[in-house]
Amino acid sequence: MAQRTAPPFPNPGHNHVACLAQTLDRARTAFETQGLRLTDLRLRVFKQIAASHHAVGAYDIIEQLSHEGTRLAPVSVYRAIDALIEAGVVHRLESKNAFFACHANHASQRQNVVLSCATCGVIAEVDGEAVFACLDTLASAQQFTQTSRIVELTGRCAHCTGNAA
Amino acid sequence: MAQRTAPPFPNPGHNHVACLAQTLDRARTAFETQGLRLTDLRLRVFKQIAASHHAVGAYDIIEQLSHEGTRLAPVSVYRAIDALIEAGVVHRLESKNAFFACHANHASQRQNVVLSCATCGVIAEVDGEAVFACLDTLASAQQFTQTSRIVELTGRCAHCTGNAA
DNA sequence: TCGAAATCGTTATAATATAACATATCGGCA
DNA sequence: TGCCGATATGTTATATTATAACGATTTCGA
Repeated sequence: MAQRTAPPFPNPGHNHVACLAQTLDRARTAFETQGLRLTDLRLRVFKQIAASHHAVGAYDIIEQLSHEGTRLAPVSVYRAIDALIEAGVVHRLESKNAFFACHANHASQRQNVVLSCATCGVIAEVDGEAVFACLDTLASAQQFTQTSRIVELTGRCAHCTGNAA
Repeated sequence: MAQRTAPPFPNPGHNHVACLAQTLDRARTAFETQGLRLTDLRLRVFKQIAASHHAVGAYDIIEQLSHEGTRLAPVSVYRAIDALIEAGVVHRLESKNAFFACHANHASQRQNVVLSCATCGVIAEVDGEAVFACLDTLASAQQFTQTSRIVELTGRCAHCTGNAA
């Protein structure tokens, strides 16, 4: 049967074990199809980032992984994060200098807007086709050639305002 | 006579002395109309930020101001920057952890998209009404209540690609 | 002119990120 | 198989960005 697409903001009671397993699978696939190496270190770092739907700091990851035995040097973690970002399975939350796992399907991936709930800390990505089309128009009007864009909203998610459907 | 609005990306040969004077005037007005105090420290910091159309780091400001005699503590500069941001005359460039002067007219101010040229370093702000309307639609579709937004494009400006009109 | 609020100074430290160079591992290929 | 170049990781040091805590000073209205 076809798998249902998870909502951008995960239901508070969602099955995160299954969700995480799928996220790991997508990451493995992403590395494989791009001919990149998902090494043990990168996998361990990714698991920490994907463990929640929050954005986590590099030093939080070091702290968490130290509970598994070895305390990594910051540079090791940053290098792993760089590789994960390169592969597209992790994104950087600029407004918080932190990192979050991409829970979107990389195959059908479009450009996403990042929504960050200040109350529960959950990060969601939603398709931003219309927004990015507007930005393209705006940039061409200035004859500006884009190389990267950041579109992040901070606020309160539906679950936190009690508006959950 | 009515003053001509400066283009988002200033012409390389523009009269920056006059441009800066206008920017300072707008800052003074912004502080005054909001009942805030544009103190000597804040003014000195603002002058450094507004000295170029680039985004400058807090420690660059400390360095520049140290040439005028006193070496300020980081916290002093950060507090001044906070006040300038609060007054709306300075914005933060999230993608570079740096700060730039707002060259838009605060009175008629709408929400702006930030364009950052990776080649010449110039920061421009352009009206982003359409973009922000899209974002409003996107956010309501998720029942997401926005409190702040970041929309930053990085790339190459027309002057740097040789496309200048 | 008194007093509360705002501003600024001083010191210390937290939090985030990278440079430089050595060692180890992987994977193709002679 | 064993070498080699490329990639990845370890190690040490340091750069960069930002804030905490507390006291002194200034401002401005009552």
